[in-house]
Amino acid sequence: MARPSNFDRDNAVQTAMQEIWSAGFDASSVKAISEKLGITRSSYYNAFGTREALFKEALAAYFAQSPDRILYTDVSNVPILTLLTSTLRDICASRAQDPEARGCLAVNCLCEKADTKGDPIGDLLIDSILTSAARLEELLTIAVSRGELPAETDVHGKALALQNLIIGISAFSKAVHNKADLWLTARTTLEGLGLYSEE
Amino acid sequence: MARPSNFDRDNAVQTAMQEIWSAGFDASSVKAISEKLGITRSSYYNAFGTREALFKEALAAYFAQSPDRILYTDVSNVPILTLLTSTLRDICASRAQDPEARGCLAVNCLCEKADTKGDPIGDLLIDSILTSAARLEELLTIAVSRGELPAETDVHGKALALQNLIIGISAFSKAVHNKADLWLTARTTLEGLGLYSEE
DNA sequence: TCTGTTTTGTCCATATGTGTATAAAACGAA
DNA sequence: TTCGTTTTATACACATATGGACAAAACAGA
Repeated sequence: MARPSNFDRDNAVQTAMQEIWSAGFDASSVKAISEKLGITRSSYYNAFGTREALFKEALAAYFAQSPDRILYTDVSNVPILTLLTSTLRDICASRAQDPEARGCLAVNCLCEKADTKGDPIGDLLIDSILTSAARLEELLTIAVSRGELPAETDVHGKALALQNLIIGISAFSKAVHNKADLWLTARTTLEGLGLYSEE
Repeated sequence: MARPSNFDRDNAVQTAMQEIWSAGFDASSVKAISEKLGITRSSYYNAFGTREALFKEALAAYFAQSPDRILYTDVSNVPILTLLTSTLRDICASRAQDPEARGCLAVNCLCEKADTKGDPIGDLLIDSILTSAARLEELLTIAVSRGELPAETDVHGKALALQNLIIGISAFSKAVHNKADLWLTARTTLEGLGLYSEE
């Protein structure tokens, strides 16, 4: 029978995720995270393997609590534009009420990475963003098929603009902390794109 | 008579700026930059003082060659919307043709910083972004006074949306490398905001 | 040649950080 | 109690990085 672990692995991933979100990936060294978790480096290596492996888990944990996770749920009975609008509102609220103004873990780490090409973590982050853009395009395509948007809508362009809006808000929120301005930013852009819907 | 310096200080600031842009601020240690410049750490300290001081100079050097510097020039004889549109086009082109897809130094460093509050560098970056947003609002106000935009335009909201677009493009360009998609993103948003003008 | 000044070079004392190897500890089952 | 397995603890050999102190070098002027 193996010796039991002193710490809860799932809680540890959560704690690591919070630390990476706060301090950035480079500053979240094996030593730093081990200390944060109150474990030795041996335990870190035994539990997670590598920094990259832990990051992947932390990223998944981050997305699992992210305001935009609802975009990946079943949208059969939900008006798309209302969903997008409320999601943007939640994103703005979430960023505005973060005392540390951390922005978005994924965007932060993407900007933090030096040369993202060929780097496994950089590739993972890029893939996440492109996946998100593709999902937005799917949703807009559904909106068109339901008549929520005009048939001639350039769903690809609108999806890119929407994804860019989300990314921008996350970075902008590190400079603009007040919720009203963040929401005004999002709302103005949504209205301009014809994607705003309050109900 | 003092011993002359072995290296050109202005060139050194340029080189440091490029390195910080490529590798990020945290990775641009005194040791790393000194090696990049081919000087000893003593020389670094003698020439620049602190990492923070060098960063300030590097940031100024970065803005001096940034596509959006033209927004701070005299706009007496320039249609504002045309200026904004061509500036966004230049930003997209600039990001797309960077082989390293570095995005924007200022946005990268802002996202890289852990807790930006109370940190001199973080404050400087935040200030830069807020200054940029204020300048955009000025320009939009001029556009309204000239009749380029309707009198009832919410220049504050539009300026925030525009600033957010610029920030977003810089981060998005680390994932989307092709110029056409970047420009489509910008153009779609500009058109939506009523700020697009090709001539 | 000496002087004053600045720059470069080197050393010092610390601090952070890495992956690996290995022994000790902790557990349930036999 | 012994055994097998996993976890924790510790050591090893390196590596990166810092600011400061101080001596040597490089220069023009006197």
